[in-house]
Amino acid sequence: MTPETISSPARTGSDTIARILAAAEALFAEHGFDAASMSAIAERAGVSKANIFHHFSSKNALYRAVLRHAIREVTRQLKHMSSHSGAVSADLAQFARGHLSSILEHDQFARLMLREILSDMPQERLKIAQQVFGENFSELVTILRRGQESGELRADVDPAMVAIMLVGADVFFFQANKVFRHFPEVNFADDPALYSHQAVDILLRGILTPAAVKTPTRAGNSGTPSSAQHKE
Amino acid sequence: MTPETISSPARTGSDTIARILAAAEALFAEHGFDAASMSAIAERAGVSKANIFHHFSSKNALYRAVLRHAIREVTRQLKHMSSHSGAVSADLAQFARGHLSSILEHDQFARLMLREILSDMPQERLKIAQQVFGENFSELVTILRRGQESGELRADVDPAMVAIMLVGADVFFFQANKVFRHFPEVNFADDPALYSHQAVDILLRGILTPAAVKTPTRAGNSGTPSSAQHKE
DNA sequence: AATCTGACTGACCGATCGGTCAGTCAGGAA
DNA sequence: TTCCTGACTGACCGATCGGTCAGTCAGATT
Repeated sequence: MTPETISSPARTGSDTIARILAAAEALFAEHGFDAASMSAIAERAGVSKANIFHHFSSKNALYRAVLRHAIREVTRQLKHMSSHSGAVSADLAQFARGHLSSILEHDQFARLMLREILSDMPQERLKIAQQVFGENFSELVTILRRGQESGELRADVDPAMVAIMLVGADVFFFQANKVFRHFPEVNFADDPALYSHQAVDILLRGILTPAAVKTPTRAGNSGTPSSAQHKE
Repeated sequence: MTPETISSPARTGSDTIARILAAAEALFAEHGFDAASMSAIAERAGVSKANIFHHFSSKNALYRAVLRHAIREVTRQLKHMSSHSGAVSADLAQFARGHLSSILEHDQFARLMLREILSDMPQERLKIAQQVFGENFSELVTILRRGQESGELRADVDPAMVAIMLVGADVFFFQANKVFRHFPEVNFADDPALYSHQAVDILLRGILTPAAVKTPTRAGNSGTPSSAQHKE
């Protein structure tokens, strides 16, 4: 019994490992790594706690396996929905819709990743987060760069900045929904399609009235001369 | 002058509570509620574990006290920086800058709130989150509504939607910074002032080239089959 | 002086934590 | 049949968890 990297392919008809992974993903996402106990995972998976340690060498190994498994599922689906038509505005809208619905569909995985980010990741997991996040990000930046080259988009905006704002809007919708959904001003809490449509519309056209749009004020702070430097 | 002045000032026990709260806030923010042990908090605060239970009836009570204390500090500072000048675009820029630097300054509290949101809050804490978040949100919506009434802003955009995007951009900058800071496309990771300035600029003017901006197509599909031609 | 009060502590509690171990059991190979 | 392998389990381990308790001590009150 060598307790070292026991992860054999599920040759037998037993779906034990899959059930363990599913239970662990759910509990890790719901309560976090520390608060999710191996006993609770075992009970939810319908196996004994010792059985989990038979398939996974430690709680950390189980957690890593959960991350790996979830990432494989997400990236597999991600390949499906990347098809750039031609008009950048259309691609952008399609990306926003797909990205947000992908987050909402894999809400357990999304919560897992957000919990990761809030903790001090041991660099090994930081790479995982950067990989998952970076795939969406690079694709989005590519779309935006293409729009700039074709002249459809302003050349004086940072594509990375726009990408962050769009991805951030989706992530924020997901994680803060239950906070702002009861605000009287909010009417899009139950309509992610409406949300992403409005987000793209604002990003594309801005919120100023067309007549009031001026030429770019380059890198100048309009008004307040206070430096507003923040320490550390 | 005399070295005993350091250890002696514990006359009134009130200093102890402050040290406990500070240690608890730091550890709760860093590791989460469950992973932060009372022993660790006691050690960091320089008191015995039993002493914490003398001042706080339970771990949950301590956590609630930490939230209450942090909220009081944040809201106290929030009152300082609300001064609407006149131009909506200037107010928006000022708000974005102040909001982001406020998050970065109280990063422990921000992490605490984000952890809260990711868990199933017991409604009592949900109200706290809604209160803290709602104060910024309402102020921002007010600014935007005023801009619409004055005609400076488009009337066909949802002020709540814009507010969510701006707040979400700030929150996302805070929480995802260490993930996207190593992306080659990103150059604003260390410059929150640049970030908020660019965010407001994009929200105000959009990313389309001014020539390509059309009149608002109400509720219609934005999939422009035309354009994409090289113009300038 | 005697008394009281409250901040404070070391030792301790039962429960639960992650993890181990000896062993049971089914099925494939010999 | 016998043997072996690997999935699987109940019982158990030391460590740590949140929380308790008897008691010490300083300072204010009487």
